[in-house]
Amino acid sequence: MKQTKISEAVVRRLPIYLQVLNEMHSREIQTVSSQELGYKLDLNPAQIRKDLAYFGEFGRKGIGYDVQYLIEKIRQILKVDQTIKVALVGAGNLGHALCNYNKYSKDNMQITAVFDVLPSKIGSHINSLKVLPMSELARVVAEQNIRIGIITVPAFEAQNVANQFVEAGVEGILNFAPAILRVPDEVRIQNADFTKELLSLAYYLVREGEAENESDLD
Amino acid sequence: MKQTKISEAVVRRLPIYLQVLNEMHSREIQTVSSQELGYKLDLNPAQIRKDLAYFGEFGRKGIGYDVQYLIEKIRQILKVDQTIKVALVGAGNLGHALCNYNKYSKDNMQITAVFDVLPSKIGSHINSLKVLPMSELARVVAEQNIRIGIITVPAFEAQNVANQFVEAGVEGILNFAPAILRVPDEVRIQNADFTKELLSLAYYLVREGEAENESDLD
DNA sequence: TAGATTGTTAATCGATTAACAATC
DNA sequence: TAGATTGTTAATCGATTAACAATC
Repeated sequence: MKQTKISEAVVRRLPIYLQVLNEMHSREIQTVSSQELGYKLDLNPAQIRKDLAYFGEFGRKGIGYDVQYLIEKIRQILKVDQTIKVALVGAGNLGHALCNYNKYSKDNMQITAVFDVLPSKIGSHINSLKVLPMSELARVVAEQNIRIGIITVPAFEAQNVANQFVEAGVEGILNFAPAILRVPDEVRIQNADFTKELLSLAYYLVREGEAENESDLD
Repeated sequence: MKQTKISEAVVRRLPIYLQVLNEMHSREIQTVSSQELGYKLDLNPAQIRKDLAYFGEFGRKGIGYDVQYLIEKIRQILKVDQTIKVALVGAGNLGHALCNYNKYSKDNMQITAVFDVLPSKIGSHINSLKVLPMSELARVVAEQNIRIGIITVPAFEAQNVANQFVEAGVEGILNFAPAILRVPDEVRIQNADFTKELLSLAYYLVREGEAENESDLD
């Protein structure tokens, strides 16, 4: 039974909580308060408590949160308590990089199949995975129970690849191509296009020749 | 003279507008209404008009927006009407991938220097750029007027690299490492950690063995 | 018991959307 | 002129923060 709809903002904070908690766990810290977490993350402690409270009562009044227990709970909420299999299309540099980050394994996310549209790439290897042709996508996704697709092809191919992922039945797509993808509502799209990140970063630069001092007005 | 403080949400939408407008421009579309843009981007037309109105009056009543003119204006706002130089630390797979995307050049963002902490990497080449040791960072950033730093090193090195970027005087950092970086307020940090993207994507998966049908309640 | 800290309600703040006069 | 669409104000919606009773 789902509680009141959880907002995206909340969901996007959960992995950050997890990151800090993991780091604390590795330093053998047993217990943490929302205040300490808030300080580390630059977030309001009330927000952290509220976020967690959407999913249950994980803390103890007067004490705080048990680090290990909270990790476990957040992993359950994010569904990374089970292994989740991922397929990647686009065996270029970026695809390579992501495959090497199979340190996700710590988070139970595993890239277990790699595809490419280019004949020249097919049959080559990334780590121990053979690059397969797109014609194999549907079969492999079904057989391996792959639930998430990653797109690292050029923008003009991205929609086509997305269509094939949807057709194959993935539930979510992580898209690195600088393209706006159309998929059915039941498939979740997450965009991770760093060209846009760079552009929005540029906004905060100080225009050359402009006073850098913004504190001259109070 | 800055208008009322522009919210981050607005700034993050500007690159998306730019992307769609560029695509329209390449198809030789002259004019676009907020309604059409809204449809393409799945955004409320009023929001688009409001976003743009923060920066000036770019449209014409009864007509819409001139595509080319609006592109020009958004590029000015984002400050990519000038060339912005970028340095990258971490000549691994991901660093490689980003360098190859020097198709940013279209957006006037250029990676003009690459560094690494590992002696084994130093002296090798990425495209035409030689990988330099960190000891050169401050000098090169100053000499080339580099304003943005990209971090693609492992998490445990990231803070150290960030410190050196700050020291060298960059104004913004794009961080790909799964680490929370502390920098002075005047330096802008943008996180682009796809491990977190993947985790939040997992949240939207349907738990195995759970009914997928969410429409049984109205 | 006194001190700390949660979970939660109420207050505030900010962002999105609707509505419409202005005008091309 | 009639139709379209902006820029902007007002209304709504949602997210963040403050405050505090409950309780460890």
